[in-house]
Amino acid sequence: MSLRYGILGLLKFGPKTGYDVNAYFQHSLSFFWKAQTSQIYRELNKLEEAEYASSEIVVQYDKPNRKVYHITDKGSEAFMQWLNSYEEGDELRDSFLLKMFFSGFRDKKKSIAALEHYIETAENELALAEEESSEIQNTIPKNNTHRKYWIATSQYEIMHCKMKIEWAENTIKSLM
Amino acid sequence: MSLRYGILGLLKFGPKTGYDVNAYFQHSLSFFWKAQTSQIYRELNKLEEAEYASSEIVVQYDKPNRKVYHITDKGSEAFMQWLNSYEEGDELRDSFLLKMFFSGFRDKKKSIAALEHYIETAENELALAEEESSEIQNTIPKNNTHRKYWIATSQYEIMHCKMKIEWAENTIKSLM
DNA sequence: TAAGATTATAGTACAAGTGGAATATGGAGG
DNA sequence: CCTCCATATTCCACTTGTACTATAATCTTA
Repeated sequence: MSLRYGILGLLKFGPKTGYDVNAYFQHSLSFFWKAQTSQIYRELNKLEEAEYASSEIVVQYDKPNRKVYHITDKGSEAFMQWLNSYEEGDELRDSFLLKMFFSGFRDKKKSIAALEHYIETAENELALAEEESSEIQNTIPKNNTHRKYWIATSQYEIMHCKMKIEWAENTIKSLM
Repeated sequence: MSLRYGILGLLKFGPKTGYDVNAYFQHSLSFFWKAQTSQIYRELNKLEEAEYASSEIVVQYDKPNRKVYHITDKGSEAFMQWLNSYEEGDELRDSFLLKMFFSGFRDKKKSIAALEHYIETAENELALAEEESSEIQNTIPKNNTHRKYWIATSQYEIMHCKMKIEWAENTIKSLM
């Protein structure tokens, strides 16, 4: 259910097309929220129906027309309410850990190989997260209200990746 | 999509009713995979249709009859295939981080309060995870094939909780 | 230089997965 | 007497995933 609020939040930064919103979900938000393109366009329609957003068509001649969405007051209010709400940590799905839980059913070698692959993936993710973090630090001015929070979320990614790597290394050791 | 394999994995430990499977999802698996009761019964039906599991009714007089599911060879094969597959980390949804990302839109005090609440939740989770971990270590015999993996998954929980707490504390500091 | 990839833009259709809540029942426990 | 436990299931609405469709311009590569 947070997808709708994720979109509203992006619209609070300024008007955007579905294409733009999608790009954010593929990049900045992808670490903690994944969404399909189709889902975004659908959700935008719903937001408009619910009067949480309004849209206007901007005609372009060299490219397809843009349908630009703006957040409404009603949408803004709903967003702020969500932002200040406390949800209990649902949305917990980690198929890798599920596999670990069941790994007693397979060969130890395969489990180790899986952990090694996991480490590799986490290292790549870590590199990305570090890049992102320094990009934020270098490009967002210090007086930007959002800066600290963006640094914090990317810091989370970094710490999480490191923790995963450390955990997987320990786990491999424990298996040998 | 892993729900089906989570259930199959549980059935590999031995025949179970929907009630039993549900209990596992509420307890042992809840940290990395949440599922509703309704979903589990539905999925069991599908597993039976797909011939990944078979069921028999065990009549009871004092309690409702039990519908006991067994994994079939076909199911076992499908499970092993899943277990040895590499999926890229989908299933990523963390509404708390989403809120952090947008917290520049709210009062700093509220963000800090949210972080403090997050720490509390993580501390409770941590206590549970530690309890679970020592329970595994104390009750599962050393020669049990699954032991190491169960310790590893609960270790993950512990590390993750600690990391979250550390992160949230740092973040609070960075906001002050 | 022609064919192919990518970008910017907006969807649609259908299948599958999920969440939340309700229903039914009889025994045991407080 | 009321609630909890064990047990199974159903309904409905909502969310998500997968894949496909369109178009015109520009960039890439053989």
